[in-house]
Amino acid sequence: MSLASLVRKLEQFVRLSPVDHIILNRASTERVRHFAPRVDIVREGEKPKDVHLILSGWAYRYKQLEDGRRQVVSFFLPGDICDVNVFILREMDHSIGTITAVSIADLSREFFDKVAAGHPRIVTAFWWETLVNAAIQREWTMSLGQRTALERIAHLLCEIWLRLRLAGLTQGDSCDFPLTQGDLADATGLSKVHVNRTLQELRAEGLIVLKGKTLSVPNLDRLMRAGLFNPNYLHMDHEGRQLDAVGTRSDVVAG
Amino acid sequence: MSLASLVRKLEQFVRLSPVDHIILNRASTERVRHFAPRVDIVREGEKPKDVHLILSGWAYRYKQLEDGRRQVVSFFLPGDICDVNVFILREMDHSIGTITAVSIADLSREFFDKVAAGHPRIVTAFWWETLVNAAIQREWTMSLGQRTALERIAHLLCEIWLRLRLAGLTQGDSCDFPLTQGDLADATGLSKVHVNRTLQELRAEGLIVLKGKTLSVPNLDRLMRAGLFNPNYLHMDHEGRQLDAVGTRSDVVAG
DNA sequence: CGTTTTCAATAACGTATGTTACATTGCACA
DNA sequence: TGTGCAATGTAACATACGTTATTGAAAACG
Repeated sequence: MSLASLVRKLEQFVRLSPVDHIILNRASTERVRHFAPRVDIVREGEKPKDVHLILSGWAYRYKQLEDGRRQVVSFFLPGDICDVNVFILREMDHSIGTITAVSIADLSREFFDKVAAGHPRIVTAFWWETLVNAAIQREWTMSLGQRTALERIAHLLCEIWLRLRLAGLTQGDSCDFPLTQGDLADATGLSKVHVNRTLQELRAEGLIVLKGKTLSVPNLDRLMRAGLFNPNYLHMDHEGRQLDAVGTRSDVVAG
Repeated sequence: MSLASLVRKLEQFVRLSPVDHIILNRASTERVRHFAPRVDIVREGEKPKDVHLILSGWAYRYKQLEDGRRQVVSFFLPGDICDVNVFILREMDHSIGTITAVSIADLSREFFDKVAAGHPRIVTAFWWETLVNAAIQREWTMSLGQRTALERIAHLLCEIWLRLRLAGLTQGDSCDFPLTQGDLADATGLSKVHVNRTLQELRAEGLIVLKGKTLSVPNLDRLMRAGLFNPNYLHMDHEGRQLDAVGTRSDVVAG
């Protein structure tokens, strides 16, 4: 319902001017659409005319093979932008679907042209968003290729946790967690049964508390170690700006 | 040794002006460096000051876990650009190493600023490169998460084949192929032994001929079907511009 | 031009994870 | 406030792929 998460996230990285705030605010209230849970926002093969900003709710990007095998290739959390500059490509090579109810703002090509022309900090911030998303995709490649089931799930939970925290969406050591075990399976390349087994294991070791749609992480450092998680790929600091606004640097690296 | 592959690739997508050619030509001859096979160009944790353009040779991007597990997350072929706009991030979250001997041109921040200011076609072309690389990374996520060993390897070979062809680096139905089975293992998340088994299988079915450092693909369509390969993610066409310059569209999709 | 190292090939055996099936819980909605 | 359907949990069994080990064939090298 708001762009607070986007602004909070971007401001970890660049300081936006009052005018920048106004620009973002206007763009994110002009054309807003609402979606129910578990529906598609965009489908493979379509040619979207706008970039989408997630104002609230969770969504994912997924691909599917002809025989139905399905892979979630990324998650969108509030404040995330779907593909800056899809304007250039002819058509979508994947689909985007909602997990929860979702509100999105459509950002037009004209908006980006205007930003490019006169708002360099926003440009930099959007570049940061784009590059971090690319880094996340590489890290998923690493996870799927090399990490064990337990490491994969622990790693994914750490990633989601830190991204939520950056967006200001954690409360103490817990957060909303609307993903089903089936979603986790599609994202980690594991079967639902094995995801279940592995979550039990994480629970048994006291690394997570996952019940209903709430996740608690009593000791982030331990979960990170279990997932061989190195937060460097999230690039949460920049040119001296540390993570102090959301927690100390050691808080991120060591728990 | 030349930027022919880059220009050929970009021109599939946008028509560059004579001045654009001059700009690219100057940038790619000013600061050239040469590397031996199997050495690192950039290491995780470093802060490179330039973007690298591969003029000749093959390289890869890889990540490594503390215990040595290693994942190749992408390949660089001649004409590829490593991370447009690394300027923004604080430090590398992965390493880049050579496979063969490699020549690279270092592209400075000033070069990109100049391009951004006065050469919109090059900007568009670089955006295309960036977006296609992101799409490739997503497709790798799909492969590692959902495809079987045989599908994974077949898919990877199709991808490399098409990328080489776009860069003008295939001869008839064969091409240079300097990857070892160990490289393929690191890229596909399989063991070397299983890569070997799987290559035998592909050979036995007549899908590939792989000997020495040369790969032949007698029937691309059959290999694509074996890898459940859909070329849409490479976005090789744009606004009416088809692949006719390198082969017919049906040649890519179905033959 | 022999020597060393890397790469490819093959076999025997082990295991992490998948599959199928069904029971249980929980939540949406009538 | 049941009632139905989705989500979670559990067990028994199957398998694709990993591991270790060894051999032969190319390259690299001094």
